[in-house]
Amino acid sequence: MDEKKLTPRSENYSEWYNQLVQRAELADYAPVRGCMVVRPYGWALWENIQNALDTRFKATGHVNAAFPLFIPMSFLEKEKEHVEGFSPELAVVTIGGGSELEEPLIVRPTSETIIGHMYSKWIQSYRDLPVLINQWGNVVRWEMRTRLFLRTLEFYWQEGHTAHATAEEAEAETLQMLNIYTDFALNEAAVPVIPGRKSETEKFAGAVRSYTIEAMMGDTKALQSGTSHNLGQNFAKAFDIQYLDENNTLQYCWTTSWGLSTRFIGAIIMTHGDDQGLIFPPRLAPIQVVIVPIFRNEEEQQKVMETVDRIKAELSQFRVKVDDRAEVTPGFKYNEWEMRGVPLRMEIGPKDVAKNSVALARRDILGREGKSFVAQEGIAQTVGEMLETIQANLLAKATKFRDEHIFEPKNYDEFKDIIENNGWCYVWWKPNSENEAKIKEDTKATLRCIPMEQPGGKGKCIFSGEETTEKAYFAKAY
RNA sequence: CGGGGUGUAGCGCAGACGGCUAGCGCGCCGCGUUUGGGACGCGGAGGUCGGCGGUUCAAGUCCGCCCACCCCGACCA
Repeated sequence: MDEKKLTPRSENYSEWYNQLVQRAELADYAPVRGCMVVRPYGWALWENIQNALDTRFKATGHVNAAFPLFIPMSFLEKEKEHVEGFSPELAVVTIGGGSELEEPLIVRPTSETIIGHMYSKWIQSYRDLPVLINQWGNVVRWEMRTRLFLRTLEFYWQEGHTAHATAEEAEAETLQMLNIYTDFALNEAAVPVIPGRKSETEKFAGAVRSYTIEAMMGDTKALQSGTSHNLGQNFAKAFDIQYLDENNTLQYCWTTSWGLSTRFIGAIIMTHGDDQGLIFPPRLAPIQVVIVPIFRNEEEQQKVMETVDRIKAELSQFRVKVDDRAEVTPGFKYNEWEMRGVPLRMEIGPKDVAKNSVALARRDILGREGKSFVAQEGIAQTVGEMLETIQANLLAKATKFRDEHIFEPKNYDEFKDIIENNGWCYVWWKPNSENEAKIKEDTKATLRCIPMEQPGGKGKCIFSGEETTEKAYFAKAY
């Protein structure tokens, strides 16, 4: 990677993405095909994501725990759809400690089964319910084609698993978590997402209903960015998760599961990034403000650094980095930190020392337009306001971009045309798995979701022409 | 797993017709000059040419086998 400039997005979007992830030092390829190393800068972003989510989970009564990585093979086989969905992509351990295992172990692709097994032991009475547990961990799915963050053999995520006394409660929990994901995406990541329900073909293996937040990437492809499943009594029956109700009658629990993974980092990259590099939303950015000191000689250096230190101390509420490297020029630093997505850059040089000012450059607006010279006095407030402005602007920009690429075709020909030319279709849809398959075959587009927000009324299905009451989004997806 | 491609310094590449000490750019290290949008000079370090085998006086270079990775298809948070 010797060229200074990234491959422009318009030239080759996936090349842009691959270069950026590596150059920004978010992640690197591991020696095993399809595996990645999350580097400190990428992990710092993930930690901020974890924080934002974990706070929301705790606020809604969830607790964290840790379940094992290995799951007996037989567990998976207890739920028919589940095993069918996951068996093609399992990593299986057959040897341990040098000898063949009596029963193969799978490396968890998700933990419904082993958690279900434990819940059946822990839950006896309605008084034990609900159980609201989340775990932060890693899982393995042996995917064919991999991309850093978007699809790797091993990835990091959180998976919540809850058990409830009634179907209504389970559904309420499923929707509550969908709302939490939506809130997180909008208000922390500035990623406008469309919450909705998955179709029968797209739902989680073993779920009764799956919900999703769908985001539009910079190339207009859709990315499923978080999911919440109502598992009904499927896993409760498979794993005997039963409780005695108030009337001393044995009942099966109603369970849910919900997850959001390091894939979301991909969503952030591809929602906000531009040809210059990453743009991180201020609330999640590992570094919110980078300070670049500028000086020509030791005397200037001393004065400038005094100011830099003082300003840095005043900004203690923010994540601030002072780039005091002597071996590269300020111009180099500007480019580098822009590439790495730092939302706000502060330049402090001799002129600023003299005028009690600093220069601020917004990452979301490049060039002179995004640059301003502000007083050192009240800098914390100025910076705080600017970060909020940037946060809001990123969401507004991404929302505008998304809305400009959603269309409402009047017929199937128009539909195909829109998909062909990179857009999403918002259409009346009569649920039908065969028709969904045909559309996928024709256009490569899939039903992304049936949005929670519906216009009401009736219309004719874009494919079958039948009368229907719901609209859906179709798009090509990652 | 089917089709296509690539393996030469940390990264990107050249060398391919067998022939001397395997080059170039970027990066890296040292010294000096620089520093408000990707600095420059001088000096350096760094390679079992993906692996194994064969042909030959001689193999990055020719032949065979193997391995890895990338791209395109069938699966997916």
